[in-house]
Amino acid sequence: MELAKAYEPKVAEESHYKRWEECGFFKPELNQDPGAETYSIVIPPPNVTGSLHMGHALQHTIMDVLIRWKRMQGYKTLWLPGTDHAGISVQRKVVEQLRKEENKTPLDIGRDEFVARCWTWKEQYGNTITEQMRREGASVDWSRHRFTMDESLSLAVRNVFCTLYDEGWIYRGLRIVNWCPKDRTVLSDLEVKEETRKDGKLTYLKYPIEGTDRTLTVATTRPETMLGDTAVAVSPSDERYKDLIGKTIALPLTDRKIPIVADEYVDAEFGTGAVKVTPAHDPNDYQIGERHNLEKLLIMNDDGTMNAAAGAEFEGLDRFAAREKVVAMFGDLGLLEKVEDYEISLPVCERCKTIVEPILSEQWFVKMDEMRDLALDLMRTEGVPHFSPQVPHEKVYTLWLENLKDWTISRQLWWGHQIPAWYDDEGNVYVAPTEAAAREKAGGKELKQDQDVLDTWFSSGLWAFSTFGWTGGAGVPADLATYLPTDVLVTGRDIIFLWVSRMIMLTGKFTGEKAFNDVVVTGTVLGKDGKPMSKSRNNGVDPIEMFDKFGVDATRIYLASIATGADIKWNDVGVETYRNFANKIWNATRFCLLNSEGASVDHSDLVERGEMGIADRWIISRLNQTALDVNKSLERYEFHTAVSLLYHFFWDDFCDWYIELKKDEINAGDIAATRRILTVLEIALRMLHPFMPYLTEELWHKLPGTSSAMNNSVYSEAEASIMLTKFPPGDLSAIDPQAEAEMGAVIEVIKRVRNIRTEMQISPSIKFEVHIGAQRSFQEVFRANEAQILKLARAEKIVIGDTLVAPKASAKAVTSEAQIAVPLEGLIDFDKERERLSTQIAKLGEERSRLDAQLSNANFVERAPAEKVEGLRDRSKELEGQIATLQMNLSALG
RNA sequence: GCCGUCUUAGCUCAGUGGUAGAGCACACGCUUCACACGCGUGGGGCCACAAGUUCAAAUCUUGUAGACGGCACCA
Repeated sequence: MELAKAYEPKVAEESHYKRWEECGFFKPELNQDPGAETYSIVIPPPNVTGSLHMGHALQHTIMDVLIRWKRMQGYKTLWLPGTDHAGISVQRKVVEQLRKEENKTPLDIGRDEFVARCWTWKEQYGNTITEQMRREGASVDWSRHRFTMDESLSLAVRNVFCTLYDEGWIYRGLRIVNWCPKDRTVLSDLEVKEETRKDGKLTYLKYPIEGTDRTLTVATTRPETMLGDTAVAVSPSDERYKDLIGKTIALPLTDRKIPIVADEYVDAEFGTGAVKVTPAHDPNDYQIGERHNLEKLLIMNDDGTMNAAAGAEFEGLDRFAAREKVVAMFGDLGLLEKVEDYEISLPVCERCKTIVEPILSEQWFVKMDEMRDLALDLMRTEGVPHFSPQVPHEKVYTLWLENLKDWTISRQLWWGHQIPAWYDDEGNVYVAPTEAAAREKAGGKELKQDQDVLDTWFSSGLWAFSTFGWTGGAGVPADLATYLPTDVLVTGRDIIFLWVSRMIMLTGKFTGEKAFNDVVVTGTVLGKDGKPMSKSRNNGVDPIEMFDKFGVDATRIYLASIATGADIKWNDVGVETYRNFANKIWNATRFCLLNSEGASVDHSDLVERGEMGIADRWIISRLNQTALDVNKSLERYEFHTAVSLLYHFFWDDFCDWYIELKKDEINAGDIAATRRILTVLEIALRMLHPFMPYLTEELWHKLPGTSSAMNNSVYSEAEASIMLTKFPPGDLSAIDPQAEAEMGAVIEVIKRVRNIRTEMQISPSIKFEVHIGAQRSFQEVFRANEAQILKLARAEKIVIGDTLVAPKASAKAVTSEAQIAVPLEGLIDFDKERERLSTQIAKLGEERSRLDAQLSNANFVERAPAEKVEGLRDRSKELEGQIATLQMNLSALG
């Protein structure tokens, strides 16, 4: 069989995924072994509005590597896919669509119609990312795909809500919350980000004190909120203001009289020492208001404009326009003391960057106490979840839990899980999973359901168990019993609090199980400018473009190669490296197949190693060592180490040496040699498969003898595929230190001779003799590999003996096991050779003096481990010998 | 403000208490019959800085500087 000259990724990518999926290879049920252990992962559900970005590509690659590796090891593996309903994002898209296409608002069409439009939108656009995941090669079980608003997941949400309410962990209350005036909904603390603004202003307002001609100056960054002031507070210990406590302010621009109160919260040292108090628009002011029984005057509408309570002159004005107007009017009244530039950090909506308004509002909250303790106990007693990398995530996670505040879970949206709470005319609340149940509780009264929906993260928090069929009813669903706890969660840093922690808590609370044992936290893939990829920076790299340019496999293995847990800058050249690697594998296979007639893969061929040549024993040793190390790396989630091992085994050991050493035999049609190289290649492809699924599947089917024998009893009934072969576990008994040492000696000789050729500027077309002096045991090794040395060193004759016998006009070199001479009568440049030897001597001498300095240190010899000292002594002695030889060679040149 | 991470070859990054690594880039040479997405050879680093622990520190400790991230924020 002949392969194309270069690997063309598209061909392989288009043909295999469909078959894998259709044959049910991704389903755990494929594994018929009743004793098989399970291995499960739930995907962090991407947003239905989303499309694949580099973070997904990285995380999906890691999950797929793990799943494919475990599947090949014979585990019953499940990788469960799904998407979340992304409340605000979808709502915003549909609102926008409605406005553009019909010039209507959600209110125009009503809630039911609006929700129906959302579903339509989801059906139409919501599978972008699932299609992209197929391109990635993600081996997820599509038959178990879940959406957070599926019937059964929604039921789970309602039941969880009701249980938490009944147990007192959910409550409804009037609090200062984060309000996004653009989305017109409340946000949780985690959805608010701080943004530093250098152009902030601190405005000093003079408030007239009743019954005097004095004023009291307060400073504020939000002057418009003065319209909602209901007090001014000063520190009780502040001598300056002691006499003012209890007096009254005539609040400008309003007709209100507000008291001056004393409160410990106020820092006399800061600002003017007097604080305007707006209890309905600031969390700290709210606390002061509570302590002093102040009125909580709400002066804004939910869209950030001022309401009637702000006064007729301000009603309807946007908060920022109102701000300017307040400042101007204070100026006109002569009550504006000054305006200072002030660097300020502002809370902004994570999604739309609108400045968040703290506002008094009645919302639903989850008290986290019980669940927080549950999560902390799990970490303290079992160390679960085990974060990888452990530092710093474990600490940050624990610290966050310890300071956890109540979670605002209601959202003023229509798209999502409507809160299962109903109200009667008197405003009594009835919480139940269904309206019928609520009505029963209410004694049959007419009820109206709460208009808000739940935070999307509330339903994602149930993901680890709601996806396995848990709804809150009696009994344990089979999937839940089988796959929970999941083995590992792979995710980014940004949602450890938002999602990971909540899933741990809710899973523990409702199932009594761990959600997962391990958490692999990936680093952030940064743009080429070293900053996080973002639309506004326009530094994003589209994974799909990379797939098109370099192939899916190259992109995947590159991503795996940078999966250290640290942030990393995206680098096209890195992907190119693995594109080249894919081509290298393709061509190595191509070579093996060129002469494969009559030979086929045969694993029994590697068992009896007694009669094999050094090169064979060496590559089998290297192969098994690599397998052992790759398995170990993957167990530790050290994906980059696994990639590096595979890369160097394949390119250096297999291609550069093994193929070259065996080339003549194979080209000569030696069936045994071909069978052996095919078998080694097949095993190497298996190890690569989790990283490069398409390429390896494509090539594996081209190897003779693979399709009929998958060599994995667990999947023996299934159609042939490399993804169902057995992942090489690595065989300790095949590790052959002697073969590695002997092969190493041969390789060293070849390298030294090649070095001589290059440095002496001898054309590759000129063949020369190579003389080798060595100990008896190594003489045999060199004789056994004479043909290989002849070929790879481009020599015409090899002379091997106890000592080196060579004419004066020779270039010389030494290795640990051999002395080498290359007679170059008429070709040698004596000056160059002297320089070459001198350089070599100096180099070795430097190392030796370093060693000797260490060895002459009595402290070192006494305290360092004996084998360390012995090792250095041996090396020093060896260097001494090599230097002496080179020195001799140098003086022989005259 | 508090907590944390990072600083290694021109670039992007591994690494680790005991002789500094990779890929790319660079230099020189190759129509060597799998591969120029290639082959061969080579040059290149006081491992941010300072002090300490140690027989031994790029690796551990502390501090300094720079980059970044998280958390909390006083009007």
